[in-house]
Amino acid sequence: MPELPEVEVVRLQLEQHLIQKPTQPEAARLHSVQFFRPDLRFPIPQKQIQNLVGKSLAGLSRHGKYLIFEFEGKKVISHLGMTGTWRFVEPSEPRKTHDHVIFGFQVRHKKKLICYNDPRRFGFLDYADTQKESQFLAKLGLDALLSSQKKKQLFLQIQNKEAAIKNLLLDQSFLAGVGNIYASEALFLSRIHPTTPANQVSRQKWDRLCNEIPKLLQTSIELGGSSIDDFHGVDEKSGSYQDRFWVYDRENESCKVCRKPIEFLKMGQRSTYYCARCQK
DNA sequence: AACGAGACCTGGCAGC
DNA sequence: TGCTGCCAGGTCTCGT
Repeated sequence: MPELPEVEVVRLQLEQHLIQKPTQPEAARLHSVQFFRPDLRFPIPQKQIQNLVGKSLAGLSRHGKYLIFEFEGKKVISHLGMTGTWRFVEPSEPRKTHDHVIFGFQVRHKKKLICYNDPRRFGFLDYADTQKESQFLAKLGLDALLSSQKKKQLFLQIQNKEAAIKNLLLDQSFLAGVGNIYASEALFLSRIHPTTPANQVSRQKWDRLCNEIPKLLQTSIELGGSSIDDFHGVDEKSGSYQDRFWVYDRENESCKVCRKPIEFLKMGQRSTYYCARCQK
């Protein structure tokens, strides 16, 4: 579910409520943590996270699809997997199925609780400090939302890659943040056929792709992300980018540019959608 | 080294 | 109604 735009929407919403700014002169402090199971996809580093109680939340950042809570030099890293969500909850509120973790923050005199829910438990939490960087963050490539200039320099690297361009876009160690939906969408907008070997993408098309990716992601962020089935922001509102999909999940519907039916293909066991006339 | 397949989970839906 | 099988936004691990 959550690709870069969905994670960024969550980050912006949490930031609005929890991070110090002129209208909120005091930083939120971690007040309590509750774990309802010892593991998600991986064991939760419960002890290290528990030790952060009392520390102030200095910032919330994001790299690719990873959300990073920054506590005085220490970090809690959250990945939402396919079905993970963070939402604000009330202390009295009954727990829902698959609520796994609750962080309580003290923001001036108020308490704010955020709850991590994840039916499939493909998501996970990690901990990092100055002694030990997160193994997950260490592997990531450039953030896909960054200026296109830096990404254009990756053109040299793709000269060695025979993998299909769509599979390369999904490789988080190459470019961090693009997932299965936005890979199909970005290739459509750049007129590149998804099976094209990366080293056969022209300089011109590559530059175009580098320009389209951040534009596409930014547009989606502004619309609150894409909500399929269960994604929602921390306020439980759904995003609406799914209403604008050019090709994703539109097999046999007509291309919005040339009217030819959108085609479907499995690539690396992932659904892939494209227009055979527009994408060469 | 690079790539692909399988694994990890649950829930929703189509088809019978 | 209820069972079965298939599908899903991700990514780690293992085999070739």
